[in-house]
Amino acid sequence: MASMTNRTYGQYCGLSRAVEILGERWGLLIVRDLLIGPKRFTDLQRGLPGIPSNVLTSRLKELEKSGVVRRRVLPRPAGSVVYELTEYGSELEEAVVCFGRWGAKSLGEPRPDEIVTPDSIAMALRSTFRPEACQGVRANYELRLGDVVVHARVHDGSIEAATGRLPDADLVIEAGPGIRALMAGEITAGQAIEQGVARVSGKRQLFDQFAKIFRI
Amino acid sequence: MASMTNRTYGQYCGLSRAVEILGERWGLLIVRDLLIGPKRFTDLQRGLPGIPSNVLTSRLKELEKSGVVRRRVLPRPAGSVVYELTEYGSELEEAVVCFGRWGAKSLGEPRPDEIVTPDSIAMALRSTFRPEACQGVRANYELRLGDVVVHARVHDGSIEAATGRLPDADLVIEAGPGIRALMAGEITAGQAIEQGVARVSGKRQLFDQFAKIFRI
DNA sequence: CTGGATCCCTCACGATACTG
DNA sequence: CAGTATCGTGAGGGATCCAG
Repeated sequence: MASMTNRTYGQYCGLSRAVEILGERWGLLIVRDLLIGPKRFTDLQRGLPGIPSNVLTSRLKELEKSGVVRRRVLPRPAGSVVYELTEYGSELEEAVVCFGRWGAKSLGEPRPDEIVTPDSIAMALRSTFRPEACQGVRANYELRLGDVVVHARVHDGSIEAATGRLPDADLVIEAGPGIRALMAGEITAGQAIEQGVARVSGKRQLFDQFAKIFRI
Repeated sequence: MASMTNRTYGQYCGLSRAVEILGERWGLLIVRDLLIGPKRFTDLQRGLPGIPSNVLTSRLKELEKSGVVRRRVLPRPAGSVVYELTEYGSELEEAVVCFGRWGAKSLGEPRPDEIVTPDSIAMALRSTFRPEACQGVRANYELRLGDVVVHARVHDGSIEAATGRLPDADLVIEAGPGIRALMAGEITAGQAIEQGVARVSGKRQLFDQFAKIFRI
């Protein structure tokens, strides 16, 4: 193994290549946040609690060199710098969703110092989405967890999930981390409301739908 | 961020959990090899060129503690130790396949010191398999690349791919790394044979099928 | 304020040798 | 065969500083 210098695996294999590109620490989480939309350096930092700025800089440069991320200066008058996924980078969505779905199975309760970010929740909605559970369904949800607000537009087997409010939502759900128990099927929609895990406003029966559509 | 000691990400998020468990160096490649089947310590070493034995030991212990891998002593007279995936670990197949498929897109030509392992090729067949391209098809392939021999049983939209020979194969393909060009659609099945990229024996028209079924 | 650059320190990884 | 022991290096963590 002459030169294992640049962190390769010495194998002619697709998975090895993927891990060489995205296996460094924080790499996949950066991609997760960019899958939600383009972001500025500082916004990425906010979504990745504790990442050292030099590490974020390195990752972005590496991902740019690998063709996953593109650095772009917005036209005047904005003039600011944003990072966004290339076409190639966007093709990671399926893998990130798969991987996140697997990890969600053993999520359990939040650990003491753990935080919740808007992007991770939006991606969680994409991960847990079950197209087969909403054929012919059309529903717009706004989901609030603490001060994190995300939304999902469900439309006949497809979904768009993103951060922020949704003024024309059919149902607004206010909940805490306990919402996981609902999505894991450990409690029913009715119990979630009775136990104070969630409060809803809007078309109530869409909450039962929600529990069917988003499923760990 | 009080204690980021044990390599966590401080986020209540499925993807973060997955990366905490599998994001360490060599982790996913170990899982890839175990997805093909249970393996002994030394066999894992052989499939992971250059992995230090102490690192392999650490990974296996961590993965065992995470519930992904199980260490098992075979009953007498064998008495040897094997590592295998738990049910939970086996559920990683979809994610590994997705991830490997993404990485295969930018595989290019093999780098100088890169090797090919049986397990990685078997997993590559699972990654590139397109169920929609073989409805009603039944075919058994044996694929040889150098001294690496794997096989695939394709049966009406499903596949079993593993290492080793397949005595009742309908078609035996002998090829080099150039086979990637065929699977990437850069050349046709006919050209692959003309250019000496591949030699086949058996039912020739199944080779055209092969190029349709396994696709990067 | 944004978008980093620089420093120091620690620990995970890589290489090698050795053992029951 | 299936690991342990030891040691050197470099990537990552964390704080601070700086230009536009």
